[in-house]
Amino acid sequence: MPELPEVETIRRLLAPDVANLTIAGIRVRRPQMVIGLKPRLIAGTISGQKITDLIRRGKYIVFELEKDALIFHLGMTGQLLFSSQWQNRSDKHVRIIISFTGNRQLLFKDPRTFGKIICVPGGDWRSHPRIQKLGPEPLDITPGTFLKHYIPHSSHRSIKSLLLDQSFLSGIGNIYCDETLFLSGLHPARTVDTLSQQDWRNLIRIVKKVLQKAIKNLGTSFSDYRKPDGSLGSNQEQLQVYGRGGKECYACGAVLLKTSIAQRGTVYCPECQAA
DNA sequence: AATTCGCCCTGTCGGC
DNA sequence: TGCCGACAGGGCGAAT
Repeated sequence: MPELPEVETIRRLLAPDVANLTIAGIRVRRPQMVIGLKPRLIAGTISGQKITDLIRRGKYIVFELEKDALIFHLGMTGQLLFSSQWQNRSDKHVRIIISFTGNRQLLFKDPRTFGKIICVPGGDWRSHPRIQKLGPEPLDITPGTFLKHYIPHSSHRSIKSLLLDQSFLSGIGNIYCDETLFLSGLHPARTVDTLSQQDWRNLIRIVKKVLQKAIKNLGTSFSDYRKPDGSLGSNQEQLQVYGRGGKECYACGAVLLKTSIAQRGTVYCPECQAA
């Protein structure tokens, strides 16, 4: 599942390739992946415009055009593949194709079709409701202001649920949530109101560390995630708990437990993350 | 008001 | 071998 580090990696790798390219057309094979503007109207709207910038916000990647903007969300299994080759188009999982002048194209491949594309006429994508409701960028926050203004000290919800909430912090999904909680020594079901100031400071420090490391490793290719050239990231080799239920904890040797918390598969170490 | 639940969607996997 | 249910889960809208 493409989370913040995967989307950021895609943005960084894609930007040099698509910057200043002129859009020739768009083909939508799965209309339900388009939000807002009718699929058949998008082509006429964006054709002829150059891509001026690529920006990431949370798990969204935004293509700024000369007049408008395109917001992508990769859902669970979405990939953005940049290729000058014709053959990939025949892949049945390629849902949307954006072609550029010069015979190059961007493929939006997404087997499970949870991905979305939004065309924002006028280009003011920051005002789109989906973007508006996002919480701060985890890599931008500082413990001081965050502790003061953003943390719900009285909430009874689990810390796992809160970390997954995009209106609290944007960009964290199930993988980095479980990894962060493990390294923080926090049980995923701990309720938010039981965390001390020190717990929060530690948590904020660690979530940044986890995300930065994953970016450095070009993302976690646990299942579907690929870089724009189709190759794998390497952060899956560094995972401590995600996908390791039933195996031994690297830190203490205890058997990692897998349960369901906040309606998500959750792996944790009963020793390192004692309630 | 805060939180949880059901749904969308399809490939993969384990069990029989 | 093949069928079938369970599972994966981000985010929205409905329900509690």
